[in-house]
Amino acid sequence: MAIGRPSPSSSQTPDPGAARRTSRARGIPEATVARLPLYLRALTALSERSVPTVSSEELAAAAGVNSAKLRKDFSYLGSYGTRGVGYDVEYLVYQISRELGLTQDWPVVIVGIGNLGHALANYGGFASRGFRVAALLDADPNVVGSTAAGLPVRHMDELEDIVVSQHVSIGVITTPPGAAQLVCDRLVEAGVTSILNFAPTVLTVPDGVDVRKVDLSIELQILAFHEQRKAGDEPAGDSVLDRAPGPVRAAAAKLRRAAGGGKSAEPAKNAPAAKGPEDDLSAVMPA
Amino acid sequence: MAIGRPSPSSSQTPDPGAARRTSRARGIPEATVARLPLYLRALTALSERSVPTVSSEELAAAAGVNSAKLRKDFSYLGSYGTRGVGYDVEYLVYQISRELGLTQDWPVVIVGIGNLGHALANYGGFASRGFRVAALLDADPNVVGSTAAGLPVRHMDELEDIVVSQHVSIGVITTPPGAAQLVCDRLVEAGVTSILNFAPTVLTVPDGVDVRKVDLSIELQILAFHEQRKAGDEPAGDSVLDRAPGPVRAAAAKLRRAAGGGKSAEPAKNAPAAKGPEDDLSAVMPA
DNA sequence: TAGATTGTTAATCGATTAACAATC
DNA sequence: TAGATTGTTAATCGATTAACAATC
Repeated sequence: MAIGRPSPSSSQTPDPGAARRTSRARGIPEATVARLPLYLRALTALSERSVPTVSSEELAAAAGVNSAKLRKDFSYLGSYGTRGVGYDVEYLVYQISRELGLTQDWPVVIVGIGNLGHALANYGGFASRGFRVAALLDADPNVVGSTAAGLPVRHMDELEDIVVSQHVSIGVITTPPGAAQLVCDRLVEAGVTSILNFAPTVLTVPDGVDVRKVDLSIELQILAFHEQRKAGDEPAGDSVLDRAPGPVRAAAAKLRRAAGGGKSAEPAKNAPAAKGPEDDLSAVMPA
Repeated sequence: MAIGRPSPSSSQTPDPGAARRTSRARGIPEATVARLPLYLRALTALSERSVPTVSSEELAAAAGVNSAKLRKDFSYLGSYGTRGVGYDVEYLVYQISRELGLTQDWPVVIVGIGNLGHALANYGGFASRGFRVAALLDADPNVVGSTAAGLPVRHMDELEDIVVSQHVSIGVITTPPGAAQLVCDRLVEAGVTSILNFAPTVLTVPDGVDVRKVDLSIELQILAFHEQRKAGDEPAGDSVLDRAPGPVRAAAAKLRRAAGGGKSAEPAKNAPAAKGPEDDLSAVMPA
């Protein structure tokens, strides 16, 4: 069946369900799907203030997108607006909720109850919007038996039973990176078909399983990239010198030559790398 | 100075720094920038195993992308590979680190030391890779003075002093949604130009400030969307009936008519919505 | 030299945007 | 009817991908 690709932020085998680009089945583009929760949040806020209708312009501002994009997005759902008037808030809340599958109940397991698992278990937006924490799981006997967010932490051994008996199809992984793939395999084997991964690892899953990942470290690195550009806002330095300190570059070039070796048809992977200059490199690297 | 747009996952005013599409300054596309941390992580693992060189095919597999994409990505950085051989691991680690700005130190403040703030403060990947927690801040007097990850939690009042004196340019917001915009404003006013937002709110920032957001609830909703499609995998139902229960649709249509009103040139926003049918709608909605 | 693998080209695909006709 | 605002079109832009010439 293969849903469209698991989204830009998802990681998987080198490109699995690459078959259907748009997330098909009434053909809503992935980019649109990713924005629907944003619209829904803005609409919910309007609903709570009992605002009856809203224009694309107003709603777009509230959601932080431009109105053309919003109207295009909504056009994939159907014609739910009224020309000259706008959109009925309650009706749209319902339509988007239904489209996202939030009119049904989604039991979720959280595996790995460390700091982050705790935080997620307590997260309010979890319980609302159709998601229900079916169980908290951990491998550490010291953690098992304690409670988090009013729920008992249960042992990993119960994973399969819980997934099957409670019909869990969504799993959240908040384990250390080393345990993530194993936990993932067990979840998938037991029947989970959607995984939200907080561990900084690439997960490999079979076709038909969606993985999305949340990665603090990656987000920070992307910010650092832009931040760096802001600081030195020269015309856009492209001299050789500003690309790497001279000595480092020289050492690296040497390294490459050494690695390249020569005659061997064997990929240089097996050529013993000239160790030494690397210390220079790692000296400028963060631990 | 307007960096390229803050990325798909960033939220801001309806489209601020829309000027430069690719993240300019040697023109690395946003999509490529977002993948560099992935490559870096895979390369670091290889480096720790003392693997000297790696082919695009191998590295792509480790990073969870396809090799064509990886080679294209690397081509924006320069020609760092060797035909017939592959890439020198150490050299590439250095080049990507430098490109991402990780060869310098980035002091970061975390505002809002609840469960999530705690989790982040303790996050290992934080301290490594050039990021350093400069301070933990909270508004709650009961939290201020406690320690998290070995650091004292300081009061919000100190925000400006800390940002200025420690040259903090990156702020992480883990406050409740209601406080996020205010905290954001203070951070920006004090000189922060990059924000990582964990609060489920759209933040408005001036031009030149980047915002990225991490939103558990949105990720889950995207998974639910795909999950829903998997369950009922009919040819792709598009009868009117499967789009909404009859009564709901009827009630909604009525609502829309009522809202549309008629003569008034005023947007129907001000027309008193016919309350009543909405209860039907909210009944099927998650709280 | 023969084999391997990069770096680049060009085709394709998906997403964004402005503009405006349709229509409430 | 006049004004407002949607839904859609078409142009543009950015990202992905396969293929292959360059070259180690």
